[in-house]
Amino acid sequence: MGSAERRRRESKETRQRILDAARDLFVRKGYDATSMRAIADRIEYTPTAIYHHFDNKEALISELCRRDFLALAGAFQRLAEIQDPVERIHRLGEAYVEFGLENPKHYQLMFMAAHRHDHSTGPVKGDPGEDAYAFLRQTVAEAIDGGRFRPEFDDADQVAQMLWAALHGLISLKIAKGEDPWVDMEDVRVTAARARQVLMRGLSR
Amino acid sequence: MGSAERRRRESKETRQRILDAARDLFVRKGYDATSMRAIADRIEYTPTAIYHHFDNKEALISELCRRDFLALAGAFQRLAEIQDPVERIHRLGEAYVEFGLENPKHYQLMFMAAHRHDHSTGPVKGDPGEDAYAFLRQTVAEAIDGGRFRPEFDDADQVAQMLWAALHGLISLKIAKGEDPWVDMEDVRVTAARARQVLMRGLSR
DNA sequence: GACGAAAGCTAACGCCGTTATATAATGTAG
DNA sequence: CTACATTATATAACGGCGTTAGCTTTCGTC
Repeated sequence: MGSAERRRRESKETRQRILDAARDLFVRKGYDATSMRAIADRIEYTPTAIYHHFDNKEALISELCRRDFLALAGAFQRLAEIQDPVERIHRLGEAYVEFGLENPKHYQLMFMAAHRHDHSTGPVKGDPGEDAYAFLRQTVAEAIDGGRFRPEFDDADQVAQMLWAALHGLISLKIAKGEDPWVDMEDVRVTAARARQVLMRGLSR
Repeated sequence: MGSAERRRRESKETRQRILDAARDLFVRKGYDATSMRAIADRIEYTPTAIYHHFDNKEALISELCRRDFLALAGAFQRLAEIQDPVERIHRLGEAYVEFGLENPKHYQLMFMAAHRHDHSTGPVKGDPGEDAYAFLRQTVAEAIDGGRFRPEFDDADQVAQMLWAALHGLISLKIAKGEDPWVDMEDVRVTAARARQVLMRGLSR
């Protein structure tokens, strides 16, 4: 009978409800400000119940990040059809900045915190379909192979990290310091577009 | 008699000892992993004593950051003698990367966390001698005024943030993801030097 | 019908930041 | 010289945290 399967399904649903509640609270209040008790309350369980589905609080954020990394890689994959690698780099950057500014809390958890994500079950490292960085690096490699950059820029990892960091820097400064009157960070989208333009010009033959 | 002054001096010394202990623990274990009790233990006080010198834990990090921002501005100021603004931008970048990689925990607290620092008592915002960002922006403005950049790059804030973000991105990715096998971030100094070169080439006439 | 696994519960442990309150030291005003 | 005010410390506690030990309930399986 399918009742065993029903239980497995129910367990999976509970697991999902925990993740949904955690995601919502993490995104709205931040990781530290969200307690296991609050997550449990949200779905009308006791905190201990969560521990039947996840090892600990860290495992919650880890699973959420795993899925977000996959989603980002998926968004990138949709740009795979763009033939020209230089154009593709531009569009990747645009998509990345958009993702970061639209989902600042997700972004913070994914790129500004220092929890290693687990590669044993996660997206396949190095597979451009599941690993956004691998996709960027591959696109950069295509541009290099196509002779689009000056010959001294022949290291795909180095160039990919340069491009990534330039945009990550803008996004993360906006998130961390955007409300601080110290620095006026308006128009990050515009600055990012300019930065892409400057970088590509600097790299090009 | 000078006894009142003696007490004021002793209080200041206690305050300083609290800050020293807090800095050491924050840098070694991180902000969240450092408890007020641990700071108090270190200097053989009870936790409550700290609250006579600082409002709360946040005030400790805030004061430490204030001083670090001033120190960074001071380090920048030492490059003020460089006449050529483009050369000065390069050296500022080099100094900034060096600071970030040498003091990753300080860097994390200063640039990767989202606590607004207090400008009422802190470094004077906009004064290049006390505000590292203002110094960078001013140098960029000099380069613009000297006609060193293409005419479309005429916004000093935009260009300054572009340059800053490119290096901040590399440093902060190294700090957050440097131990993650996902991305191989070796040679950040080299990549940063390359990035400066690419950016300046892209900006230049 | 007994058994065992799964999934929930209550209660508690040892932390945390912070505060109410007490106390001792010491400078100051009458 | 004494009374008071201020300062700097201490003790004890509050409410909250992540987590765990141990119990109960549910429910499929032998």
